[in-house]
Amino acid sequence: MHNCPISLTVDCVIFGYDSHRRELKALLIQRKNAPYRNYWALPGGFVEKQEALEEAALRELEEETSVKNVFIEQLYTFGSPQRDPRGRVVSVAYFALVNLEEHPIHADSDAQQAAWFRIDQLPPLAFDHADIIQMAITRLRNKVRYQPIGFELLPEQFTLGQLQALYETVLGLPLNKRNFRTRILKLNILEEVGKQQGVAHRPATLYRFNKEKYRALERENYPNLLKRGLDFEI
Amino acid sequence: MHNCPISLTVDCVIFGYDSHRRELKALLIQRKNAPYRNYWALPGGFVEKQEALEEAALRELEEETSVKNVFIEQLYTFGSPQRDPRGRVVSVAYFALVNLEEHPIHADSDAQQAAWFRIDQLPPLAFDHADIIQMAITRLRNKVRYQPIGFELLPEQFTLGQLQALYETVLGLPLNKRNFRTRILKLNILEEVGKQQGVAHRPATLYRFNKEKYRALERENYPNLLKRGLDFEI
DNA sequence: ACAAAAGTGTTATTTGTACACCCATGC
DNA sequence: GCATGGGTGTACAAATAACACTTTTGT
Repeated sequence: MHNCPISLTVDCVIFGYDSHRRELKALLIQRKNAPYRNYWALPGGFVEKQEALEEAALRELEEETSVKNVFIEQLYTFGSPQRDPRGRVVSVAYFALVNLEEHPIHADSDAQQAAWFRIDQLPPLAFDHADIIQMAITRLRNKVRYQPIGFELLPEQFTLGQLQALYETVLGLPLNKRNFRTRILKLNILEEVGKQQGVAHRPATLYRFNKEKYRALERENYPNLLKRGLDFEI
Repeated sequence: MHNCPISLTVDCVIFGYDSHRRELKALLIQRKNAPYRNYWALPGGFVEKQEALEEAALRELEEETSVKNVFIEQLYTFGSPQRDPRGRVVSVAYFALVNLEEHPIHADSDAQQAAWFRIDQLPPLAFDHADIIQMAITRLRNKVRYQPIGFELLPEQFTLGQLQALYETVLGLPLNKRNFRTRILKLNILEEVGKQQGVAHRPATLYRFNKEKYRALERENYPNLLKRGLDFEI
């Protein structure tokens, strides 16, 4: 077997959306040990010998923040030789979107401090974690354009106004209400589940994301997508 | 320092396009040692202690296939605990697009056999390399839609007919000539560099990819892109 | 009555799609 | 003059962008 002087870790960028304040946040933990003691960092840690990478990411995430049952996806692997002062440590980064209200952070749950930070007001971060978050934000902004990620960031039931506000926050620009609604409804991936109650204005229709409809859209759309050929969006 | 029972490798999926035969190919090497002796595999190998990941990928690629000076980009990290019979080996996969004519493979150059294979006629592959190539093909098909990848796969000068044939091969479907031309020329990222000579039909205009024009397009287009908001292509 | 947010009608413009046709060259 | 690809005109359909308007609720 080949000699192995390289350690392997996983790190998780967890995004949460605060729909009251219209803010996008990331989940961080405060380090208790050197290096970067007391710095904030991404939840993560060393991969164990017989553990799949995604498994390791989910385990570390739960251990350090008690967040569980989330869908994570691989982001990128960071392997610059100097990224960790302890030696050669390569890290596989994952990212996920969660509903912030469903994951309140119990401060100091087990000596490990975890907290949500606005992504535009992050504290100084350990290692190259600022780069990792930056890449995750870029990925999120791209992803939001072709996948219905919004639904993972909102409560199960939501209004079109909330959904639009989320998109405006993630993209960082205002959208036209009329066109947003037409577009999102034409996709036919939402189902009505009721009306708002007790608001001081016309009550909005509440919607829920319908996964079956979304799958149907995927199947139906894929050939057209290919046919369209090249967009050269960027 | 944390104990480290995990080895780290890199693997490269190198795509080449044969414009005479209109075939997309991948570059493979034949293994000389166990495990998977005599199987075909992706060029790659162990990352050295003080080496960046991308550096390792380029080094292994050149050592095993003598292909150099290519732009590689990270694809995905494969870390299933069972993927290598020798023990725990995690592999960071890269991929690249090259002009096949510029990289003829000198068979048996140094006891290491390398060859181009049509991506729809791959031999049995070592490890999980079939999965890696599959993911690379998917990535290529997606990428082709929003980035002008074609130019890396063609000779420096090419006709619109060749470019269209490439897109048809990668996407696996026919495109309308009129619309393809209108679209690609409207992007204004090509410059004319002459005419074909000695062909038994009307000589085609030769084009070259203009990187400055492409950068300009990127800059100009990005705000519109964001504004467009959501496509939900899939 | 008013504020606030939900929700709708409509139009000009741009983009996508499809099909038919003409052009220049070598043999 | 014919086969072979290169290259163009055009018209209909669909998507996009923009703006002004009406509706329903609580106070």
